[in-house]
Amino acid sequence: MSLQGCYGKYHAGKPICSFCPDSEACSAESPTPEDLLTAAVPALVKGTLDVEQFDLALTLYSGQTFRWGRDTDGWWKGVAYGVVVWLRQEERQLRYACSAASVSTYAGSFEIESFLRWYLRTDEPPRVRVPRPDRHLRRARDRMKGFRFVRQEPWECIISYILSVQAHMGLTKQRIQFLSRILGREVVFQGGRYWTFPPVDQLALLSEGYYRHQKFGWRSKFLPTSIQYVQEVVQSRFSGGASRLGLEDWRAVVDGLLDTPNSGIGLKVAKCIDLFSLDRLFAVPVDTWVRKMAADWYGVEATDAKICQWAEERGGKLAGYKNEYLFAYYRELHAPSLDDRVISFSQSDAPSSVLPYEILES
DNA sequence: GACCAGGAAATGC
DNA sequence: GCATTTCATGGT
Repeated sequence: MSLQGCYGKYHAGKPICSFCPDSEACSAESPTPEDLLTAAVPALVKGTLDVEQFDLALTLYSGQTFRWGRDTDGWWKGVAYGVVVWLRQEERQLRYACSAASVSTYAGSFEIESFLRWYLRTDEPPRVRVPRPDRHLRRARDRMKGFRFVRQEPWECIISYILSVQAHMGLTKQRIQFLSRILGREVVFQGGRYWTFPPVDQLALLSEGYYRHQKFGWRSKFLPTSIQYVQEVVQSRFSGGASRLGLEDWRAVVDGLLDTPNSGIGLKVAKCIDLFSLDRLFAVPVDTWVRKMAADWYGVEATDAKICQWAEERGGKLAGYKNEYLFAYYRELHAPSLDDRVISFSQSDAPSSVLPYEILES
Protein backbone atom coordinates (compact mmCIF):
# COMPACT_ATOMS: atom_id res chain seq x y z
CA MET A 1 0.00 0.00 0.00
CA SER A 2 1.27 3.44 -0.80
CA LEU A 3 0.05 6.98 -1.05
CA GLN A 4 0.28 8.73 -4.37
CA GLY A 5 0.59 12.48 -4.24
CA CYS A 6 -2.51 13.26 -2.30
CA TYR A 7 -2.76 12.04 1.24
CA GLY A 8 -6.43 12.30 1.90
CA LYS A 9 -9.51 14.36 2.25
CA TYR A 10 -8.55 17.05 4.69
CA HIS A 11 -11.17 19.64 3.83
CA ALA A 12 -11.11 22.61 6.23
CA GLY A 13 -11.07 24.86 3.20
CA LYS A 14 -7.59 24.00 2.00
CA PRO A 15 -5.85 21.15 0.22
CA ILE A 16 -3.42 19.35 2.44
CA CYS A 17 -0.44 19.50 0.10
CA SER A 18 0.18 22.18 -2.46
CA PHE A 19 2.24 19.87 -4.65
CA CYS A 20 -0.56 17.37 -4.88
CA PRO A 21 -1.91 17.42 -8.44
CA ASP A 22 -5.22 16.03 -7.26
CA SER A 23 -5.73 18.31 -4.33
CA GLU A 24 -8.75 20.12 -5.72
CA ALA A 25 -10.41 16.96 -6.90
CA CYS A 26 -9.63 15.48 -3.55
CA SER A 27 -11.30 18.31 -1.71
CA ALA A 28 -14.31 17.93 -3.97
CA GLU A 29 -14.50 14.29 -2.94
CA SER A 30 -14.93 15.19 0.70
CA PRO A 31 -18.29 14.09 2.00
CA THR A 32 -21.10 16.59 1.93
CA PRO A 33 -23.63 16.89 4.74
CA GLU A 34 -26.02 14.93 2.54
CA ASP A 35 -23.49 12.13 2.28
CA LEU A 36 -23.21 11.98 6.03
CA LEU A 37 -26.92 11.36 6.38
CA THR A 38 -26.73 8.28 4.21
CA ALA A 39 -23.42 6.99 5.54
CA ALA A 40 -23.34 3.91 7.69
CA VAL A 41 -24.03 4.98 11.23
CA PRO A 42 -22.24 3.13 14.02
CA ALA A 43 -23.92 1.89 17.13
CA LEU A 44 -25.17 4.37 19.66
CA VAL A 45 -24.60 2.94 23.10
CA LYS A 46 -25.91 5.04 25.96
CA GLY A 47 -25.98 4.63 29.69
CA THR A 48 -25.02 5.92 33.09
CA LEU A 49 -22.25 5.00 35.48
CA ASP A 50 -22.18 5.65 39.21
CA VAL A 51 -18.89 7.22 40.23
CA GLU A 52 -17.34 8.18 43.56
CA GLN A 53 -14.66 10.77 44.22
CA PHE A 54 -14.33 11.33 40.50
CA ASP A 55 -14.19 14.64 38.61
CA LEU A 56 -14.54 14.36 34.85
CA ALA A 57 -13.67 17.98 34.05
CA LEU A 58 -10.50 17.95 36.14
CA THR A 59 -9.53 14.69 34.51
CA LEU A 60 -10.09 15.62 30.88
CA TYR A 61 -9.07 19.23 31.12
CA SER A 62 -5.75 18.62 32.85
CA GLY A 63 -3.74 18.55 29.63
CA GLN A 64 -2.82 14.87 29.77
CA THR A 65 -4.77 14.09 26.59
CA PHE A 66 -4.98 15.86 23.26
CA ARG A 67 -8.11 14.21 21.95
CA TRP A 68 -10.80 15.53 24.25
CA GLY A 69 -12.76 18.76 24.29
CA ARG A 70 -15.93 20.04 25.86
CA ASP A 71 -18.53 21.17 23.38
CA THR A 72 -20.97 24.01 23.82
CA ASP A 73 -23.73 21.50 24.54
CA GLY A 74 -21.91 20.53 27.73
CA TRP A 75 -20.73 17.12 26.59
CA TRP A 76 -17.10 16.12 26.68
CA LYS A 77 -16.35 14.55 23.29
CA GLY A 78 -13.35 12.49 22.44
CA VAL A 79 -11.92 9.52 20.60
CA ALA A 80 -10.20 6.71 22.47
CA TYR A 81 -9.21 3.23 21.32
CA GLY A 82 -11.02 3.76 18.04
CA VAL A 83 -14.32 4.65 19.69
CA VAL A 84 -16.09 7.99 19.82
CA VAL A 85 -17.03 8.72 23.41
CA TRP A 86 -19.32 11.43 24.79
CA LEU A 87 -19.31 12.02 28.52
CA ARG A 88 -20.91 14.36 30.98
CA GLN A 89 -20.98 14.27 34.73
CA GLU A 90 -23.95 15.10 36.88
CA GLU A 91 -22.88 14.84 40.46
CA ARG A 92 -22.17 11.18 41.09
CA GLN A 93 -23.50 10.01 37.77
CA LEU A 94 -21.52 9.79 34.58
CA ARG A 95 -23.64 9.76 31.44
CA TYR A 96 -22.09 8.32 28.33
CA ALA A 97 -22.82 7.85 24.64
CA CYS A 98 -20.39 5.81 22.55
CA SER A 99 -20.01 4.57 19.01
CA ALA A 100 -19.37 0.93 19.99
CA ALA A 101 -20.58 -1.57 22.55
CA SER A 102 -17.22 -3.23 23.03
CA VAL A 103 -13.69 -1.89 22.86
CA SER A 104 -10.41 -3.60 22.04
CA THR A 105 -7.33 -2.51 24.01
CA TYR A 106 -3.81 -3.71 24.79
CA ALA A 107 -5.27 -5.17 27.96
CA GLY A 108 -7.94 -7.14 26.15
CA SER A 109 -11.49 -6.52 25.00
CA PHE A 110 -14.00 -4.74 27.24
CA GLU A 111 -17.70 -4.15 27.25
CA ILE A 112 -18.29 -0.43 27.10
CA GLU A 113 -18.97 0.22 30.78
CA SER A 114 -16.00 -1.85 31.89
CA PHE A 115 -13.92 -0.01 29.33
CA LEU A 116 -14.96 3.40 30.59
CA ARG A 117 -14.20 2.44 34.18
CA TRP A 118 -10.82 1.10 33.12
CA TYR A 119 -9.98 4.01 30.83
CA LEU A 120 -11.00 6.70 33.32
CA ARG A 121 -9.87 4.79 36.43
CA THR A 122 -13.18 5.68 38.04
CA ASP A 123 -12.73 3.00 40.67
CA GLU A 124 -9.09 3.73 41.36
CA PRO A 125 -8.92 6.89 43.44
CA PRO A 126 -5.26 7.46 44.40
CA ARG A 127 -4.53 7.40 48.10
CA VAL A 128 -2.05 10.23 48.18
CA ARG A 129 -0.59 10.78 51.61
CA VAL A 130 0.75 14.21 52.41
CA PRO A 131 3.55 14.82 54.88
CA ARG A 132 2.26 17.11 57.62
CA PRO A 133 4.46 20.14 56.85
CA ASP A 134 3.90 20.08 53.09
CA ARG A 135 1.20 22.74 52.81
CA HIS A 136 1.63 23.22 49.07
CA LEU A 137 0.96 19.59 48.31
CA ARG A 138 -1.98 19.50 50.69
CA ARG A 139 -3.68 22.44 49.05
CA ALA A 140 -2.91 21.14 45.58
CA ARG A 141 -4.33 17.73 46.40
CA ASP A 142 -7.52 19.23 47.78
CA ARG A 143 -7.84 21.42 44.69
CA MET A 144 -7.46 18.41 42.38
CA LYS A 145 -9.72 16.03 44.24
CA GLY A 146 -11.34 13.67 41.74
CA PHE A 147 -8.63 13.91 39.13
CA ARG A 148 -7.43 10.71 37.45
CA PHE A 149 -4.75 9.78 34.98
CA VAL A 150 -6.61 8.11 32.13
CA ARG A 151 -5.20 5.06 30.37
CA GLN A 152 -4.24 6.47 26.99
CA GLU A 153 -3.31 4.30 24.04
CA PRO A 154 0.47 3.85 24.18
CA TRP A 155 0.95 4.23 20.44
CA GLU A 156 -1.05 7.42 20.23
CA CYS A 157 0.62 8.72 23.38
CA ILE A 158 4.10 8.15 21.96
CA ILE A 159 3.39 10.14 18.81
CA SER A 160 1.46 12.80 20.70
CA TYR A 161 4.28 13.64 23.07
CA ILE A 162 6.92 13.63 20.37
CA LEU A 163 4.75 16.27 18.72
CA SER A 164 4.26 18.16 21.96
CA VAL A 165 7.90 19.17 22.34
CA GLN A 166 8.19 22.95 22.62
CA ALA A 167 4.75 23.52 21.14
CA HIS A 168 1.59 24.86 22.67
CA MET A 169 -1.13 22.34 23.44
CA GLY A 170 -3.50 23.81 20.89
CA LEU A 171 -1.00 23.40 18.11
CA THR A 172 -0.12 19.86 19.14
CA LYS A 173 -3.79 19.04 19.26
CA GLN A 174 -4.28 20.35 15.74
CA ARG A 175 -1.38 18.30 14.41
CA ILE A 176 -2.71 15.10 15.98
CA GLN A 177 -6.13 15.87 14.58
CA PHE A 178 -4.56 16.46 11.17
CA LEU A 179 -2.79 13.09 11.15
CA SER A 180 -6.01 11.42 12.20
CA ARG A 181 -7.97 13.12 9.47
CA ILE A 182 -5.68 12.12 6.65
CA LEU A 183 -4.80 8.60 7.79
CA GLY A 184 -7.30 7.58 10.47
CA ARG A 185 -10.67 5.92 10.11
CA GLU A 186 -13.63 8.22 9.91
CA VAL A 187 -16.50 7.66 12.31
CA VAL A 188 -19.76 9.54 11.84
CA PHE A 189 -21.44 9.82 15.19
CA GLN A 190 -24.42 11.86 16.32
CA GLY A 191 -24.19 14.14 13.33
CA GLY A 192 -20.49 14.84 13.73
CA ARG A 193 -17.35 13.52 12.09
CA TYR A 194 -14.54 11.98 14.07
CA TRP A 195 -11.30 10.32 13.10
CA THR A 196 -9.50 7.55 14.93
CA PHE A 197 -5.76 7.79 15.46
CA PRO A 198 -3.89 6.15 12.58
CA PRO A 199 -2.31 2.72 13.15
CA VAL A 200 1.46 2.19 12.87
CA ASP A 201 1.48 1.01 9.27
CA GLN A 202 -0.48 4.06 8.16
CA LEU A 203 1.74 6.63 9.84
CA ALA A 204 4.77 4.81 8.46
CA LEU A 205 3.69 5.98 5.00
CA LEU A 206 4.61 9.59 5.73
CA SER A 207 8.13 10.93 5.24
CA GLU A 208 10.17 13.56 7.05
CA GLY A 209 9.72 15.77 4.00
CA TYR A 210 5.98 15.52 4.27
CA TYR A 211 5.96 16.49 7.94
CA ARG A 212 8.19 19.45 7.11
CA HIS A 213 5.89 20.44 4.31
CA GLN A 214 3.08 20.46 6.86
CA LYS A 215 5.23 22.70 9.09
CA PHE A 216 5.74 20.19 11.87
CA GLY A 217 9.13 21.83 12.45
CA TRP A 218 12.07 20.01 13.96
CA ARG A 219 9.83 17.19 15.12
CA SER A 220 9.69 16.11 11.48
CA LYS A 221 12.96 14.19 11.61
CA PHE A 222 12.07 12.37 14.83
CA LEU A 223 8.71 10.98 13.77
CA PRO A 224 9.92 8.55 11.06
CA THR A 225 12.67 7.27 13.39
CA SER A 226 10.27 6.38 16.17
CA ILE A 227 7.51 5.17 13.88
CA GLN A 228 9.90 2.83 12.12
CA TYR A 229 11.23 1.57 15.44
CA VAL A 230 7.73 0.68 16.62
CA GLN A 231 6.84 -0.83 13.25
CA GLU A 232 9.85 -3.14 13.41
CA VAL A 233 8.97 -4.27 16.92
CA VAL A 234 5.42 -5.02 15.85
CA GLN A 235 6.53 -6.84 12.71
CA SER A 236 9.15 -8.92 14.50
CA ARG A 237 6.58 -9.91 17.08
CA PHE A 238 3.70 -10.71 14.78
CA SER A 239 4.32 -11.77 11.22
CA GLY A 240 0.60 -11.85 10.59
CA GLY A 241 -0.17 -8.60 12.38
CA ALA A 242 -3.34 -10.03 13.79
CA SER A 243 -2.39 -9.59 17.40
CA ARG A 244 -1.21 -6.54 19.27
CA LEU A 245 1.39 -5.56 21.83
CA GLY A 246 0.66 -5.84 25.54
CA LEU A 247 1.54 -3.44 28.34
CA GLU A 248 4.97 -4.95 28.98
CA ASP A 249 5.74 -4.85 25.27
CA TRP A 250 4.92 -1.15 25.11
CA ARG A 251 7.02 -0.47 28.19
CA ALA A 252 9.95 -2.12 26.45
CA VAL A 253 9.27 -0.06 23.33
CA VAL A 254 9.36 3.24 25.19
CA ASP A 255 12.45 2.24 27.15
CA GLY A 256 14.06 1.34 23.83
CA LEU A 257 13.06 4.58 22.17
CA LEU A 258 14.65 6.51 25.03
CA ASP A 259 17.97 4.89 24.07
CA THR A 260 17.43 5.35 20.33
CA PRO A 261 19.19 8.28 18.64
CA ASN A 262 16.85 10.87 17.14
CA SER A 263 13.71 9.21 18.46
CA GLY A 264 12.60 12.60 19.74
CA ILE A 265 12.02 10.94 23.10
CA GLY A 266 14.07 12.27 25.96
CA LEU A 267 13.52 12.02 29.68
CA LYS A 268 10.51 14.32 29.89
CA VAL A 269 8.60 12.80 26.97
CA ALA A 270 9.35 9.27 28.15
CA LYS A 271 8.00 10.12 31.60
CA CYS A 272 4.84 11.53 30.08
CA ILE A 273 4.27 8.33 28.13
CA ASP A 274 5.03 6.27 31.24
CA LEU A 275 2.53 8.19 33.32
CA PHE A 276 -0.26 8.71 30.83
CA SER A 277 -0.31 5.37 29.04
CA LEU A 278 1.88 2.76 30.73
CA ASP A 279 0.51 2.62 34.28
CA ARG A 280 3.74 3.97 35.70
CA LEU A 281 2.16 6.26 38.26
CA PHE A 282 5.49 6.96 39.91
CA ALA A 283 6.80 8.82 36.85
CA VAL A 284 7.48 12.55 37.17
CA PRO A 285 7.85 14.52 33.93
CA VAL A 286 9.88 17.68 34.53
CA ASP A 287 8.87 20.57 32.31
CA THR A 288 9.21 24.32 32.61
CA TRP A 289 6.35 24.57 35.09
CA VAL A 290 7.61 21.78 37.32
CA ARG A 291 11.07 23.31 37.25
CA LYS A 292 9.72 26.67 38.39
CA MET A 293 7.48 25.06 40.98
CA ALA A 294 10.31 22.96 42.45
CA ALA A 295 12.53 26.02 42.75
CA ASP A 296 9.79 28.30 44.04
CA TRP A 297 8.09 26.04 46.55
CA TYR A 298 10.80 23.57 47.51
CA GLY A 299 14.03 25.40 46.84
CA VAL A 300 15.20 22.67 44.49
CA GLU A 301 17.29 24.03 41.64
CA ALA A 302 19.09 21.40 39.60
CA THR A 303 19.11 19.69 36.24
CA ASP A 304 15.85 18.20 35.05
CA ALA A 305 17.16 14.70 35.68
CA LYS A 306 18.02 15.58 39.27
CA ILE A 307 14.64 17.20 39.87
CA CYS A 308 12.96 14.12 38.43
CA GLN A 309 14.98 11.82 40.66
CA TRP A 310 14.29 14.00 43.69
CA ALA A 311 10.54 14.03 43.07
CA GLU A 312 10.26 10.32 42.33
CA GLU A 313 12.21 9.27 45.40
CA ARG A 314 10.26 11.66 47.55
CA GLY A 315 6.87 10.79 46.06
CA GLY A 316 7.01 7.02 46.02
CA LYS A 317 4.56 4.92 44.02
CA LEU A 318 2.19 7.82 43.41
CA ALA A 319 4.81 10.48 42.73
CA GLY A 320 3.16 11.11 39.37
CA TYR A 321 -0.12 12.07 41.02
CA LYS A 322 1.61 14.29 43.55
CA ASN A 323 3.53 16.03 40.81
CA GLU A 324 0.41 16.52 38.71
CA TYR A 325 -1.39 18.10 41.66
CA LEU A 326 1.46 20.53 42.25
CA PHE A 327 1.89 21.23 38.55
CA ALA A 328 -1.77 22.01 37.99
CA TYR A 329 -2.08 24.12 41.12
CA TYR A 330 1.10 26.05 40.46
CA ARG A 331 0.09 26.73 36.88
CA GLU A 332 -3.32 27.85 38.00
CA LEU A 333 -1.70 30.39 40.28
CA HIS A 334 0.97 31.58 37.87
CA ALA A 335 -0.36 31.18 34.33
CA PRO A 336 0.03 34.51 32.54
CA SER A 337 -3.58 34.63 31.44
CA LEU A 338 -6.71 32.61 30.99
CA ASP A 339 -5.75 32.22 27.34
CA ASP A 340 -3.18 29.73 28.49
CA ARG A 341 -5.97 27.57 29.76
CA VAL A 342 -8.24 27.33 26.76
CA ILE A 343 -9.88 24.13 25.87
CA SER A 344 -11.04 23.21 22.41
CA PHE A 345 -14.41 22.20 21.22
CA SER A 346 -14.24 18.74 19.86
CA GLN A 347 -16.25 19.53 16.75
CA SER A 348 -15.05 22.88 15.54
CA ASP A 349 -11.72 22.88 17.35
CA ALA A 350 -12.39 26.53 18.02
CA PRO A 351 -10.76 27.64 21.24
CA SER A 352 -12.77 28.65 24.25
CA SER A 353 -11.77 30.17 27.55
CA VAL A 354 -14.66 28.54 29.35
CA LEU A 355 -13.18 26.76 32.32
CA PRO A 356 -14.26 23.22 33.01
CA TYR A 357 -14.71 24.06 36.64
CA GLU A 358 -17.65 26.28 35.79
CA ILE A 359 -21.12 24.83 35.83
CA LEU A 360 -22.59 24.86 32.36
CA GLU A 361 -26.22 25.82 32.14
CA SER A 362 -28.04 23.91 29.47
C1' DG B 1 10.05 42.31 17.25
C1' DA B 2 11.41 40.10 21.24
C1' DC B 3 10.14 36.12 23.93
C1' DC B 4 8.21 31.70 25.01
C1' DA B 5 5.99 27.15 24.31
C1' DG B 6 4.51 20.82 29.17
C1' DG B 7 12.37 19.80 25.03
C1' DA B 8 15.74 16.92 22.51
C1' DA B 9 20.19 16.54 20.49
C1' DA B 10 24.59 18.36 19.48
C1' DT B 11 28.37 20.93 21.06
C1' DG B 12 31.50 23.15 24.41
C1' DC B 13 33.91 23.16 28.77
C1' DG C 1 28.82 15.55 33.99
C1' DC C 2 26.87 20.10 33.44
C1' DA C 3 25.83 24.32 30.86
C1' DT C 4 25.06 26.38 26.34
C1' DT C 5 23.44 26.39 21.71
C1' DT C 6 20.66 24.99 17.92
C1' DC C 7 16.61 23.39 15.91
C1' DA C 8 10.98 25.49 13.48
C1' DT C 9 6.94 27.20 14.05
C1' DG C 10 3.02 29.67 15.95
C1' DG C 11 1.28 32.58 19.32
C1' DT C 12 1.35 36.61 22.52
